[in-house]
Amino acid sequence: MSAIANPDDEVIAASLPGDERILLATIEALAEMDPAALTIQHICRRAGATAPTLYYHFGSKDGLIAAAIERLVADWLGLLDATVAREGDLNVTLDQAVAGWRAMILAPTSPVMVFVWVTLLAARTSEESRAALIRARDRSQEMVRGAVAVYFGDTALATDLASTVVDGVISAALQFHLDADAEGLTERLNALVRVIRTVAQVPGH
Amino acid sequence: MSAIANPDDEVIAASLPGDERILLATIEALAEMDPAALTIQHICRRAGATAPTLYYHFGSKDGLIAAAIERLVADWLGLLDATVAREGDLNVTLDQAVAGWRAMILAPTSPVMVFVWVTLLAARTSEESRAALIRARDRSQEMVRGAVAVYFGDTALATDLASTVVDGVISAALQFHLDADAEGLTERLNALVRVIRTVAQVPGH
DNA sequence: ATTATCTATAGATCTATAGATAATGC
DNA sequence: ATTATCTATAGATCTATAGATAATGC
Repeated sequence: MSAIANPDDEVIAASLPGDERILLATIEALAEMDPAALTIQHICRRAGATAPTLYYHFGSKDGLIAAAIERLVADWLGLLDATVAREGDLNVTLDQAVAGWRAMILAPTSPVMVFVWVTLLAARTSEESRAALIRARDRSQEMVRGAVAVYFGDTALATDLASTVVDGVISAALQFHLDADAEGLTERLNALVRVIRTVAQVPGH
Repeated sequence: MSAIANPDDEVIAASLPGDERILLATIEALAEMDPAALTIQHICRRAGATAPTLYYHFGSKDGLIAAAIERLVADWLGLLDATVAREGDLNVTLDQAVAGWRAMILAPTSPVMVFVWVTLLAARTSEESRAALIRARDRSQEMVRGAVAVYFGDTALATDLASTVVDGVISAALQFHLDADAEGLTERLNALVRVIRTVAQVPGH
């Protein structure tokens, strides 16, 4: 029997082992739908696997969510790293960053959206998962701060701007989830960049 | 029989009619927990009502969510209006705004958190509800833009700053949901304000 | 007379597991 | 021999409704 048949589901490479297919299906699902729809049945159908396989590898639904968070944190930091340059012209850096954020938000397993979902699920997830998310956000802010500090110095302002950037990217992802307006997304990210450019004109920076 | 007995539930004034108690319970629940936990049973227990009463007034769970969104949009704009001043000193205005946003995020039925939840539920809600949310966000951004324009003029920069502010408030609420750190919340809102103050120093504004 | 609420429950999920079977590594 | 997967299903929810009863407005 072919493992993946339902035309409504995304196709996940059938060559991958079951635990990986299930993990990918979970992350993909979290990028698109609310966690109430994240049923064992749905995940298994999407992964081309069955419930006992899921329980064999992850123990419980909570265990699966915890594993998904761990993977998400790694992906999120990896992608963010790629969008953060550390030298060159400020304008070039910012343009590259916008392109990177845009891609990160439009990606099928948008880590930003999964981050938002899982943040909201925090009350239901383990202490360790919550701590991992907080570290992921702190570290991503730290990475942005490092890039910003190249132009603004290692100042309190650089910290504030990094916060502004991370907030702007997360909110842009949220808004895109709501209106699915790709042009609006670009405009929002550009607005973020214009604010940073404006701050760069302040005397003393 | 006393309508509200379970010690785990928030007490909603028993004098209110059933439909209002159910609506309040729904909004309160959405401010605290993920929608998967938003069961008819939970809402009814919290509201001190029974399922048939809920269905009598709202028809379905989706109908209830739609009614909650309508109420949320009104509350959100009302509260935001109170945090947005339109004259006086910039520093005073910003300090007042921070206090208002903080209160809005810490409120038991935090409209910001409900906004985030419902945004993420968008795929499951009706077209009208989604449109109402988009209008609510646009209008709130417009309100902030009006306040900002008092100091920065009716410019593109004012629009960008309004976007930055709304993004910052939403992200601060998200982060607070994750770490429950009230001091961190204050610091995040202050960082937002410092960025705006810095922009105010740019020559030509 | 109409509106609002309750008790009781049908029918449809959903999570998780028991037990059997196939695939893999030594 | 061990690891991974499946079929089948138990038991616990969850949404929604049928039908009876209480509260309200004229």
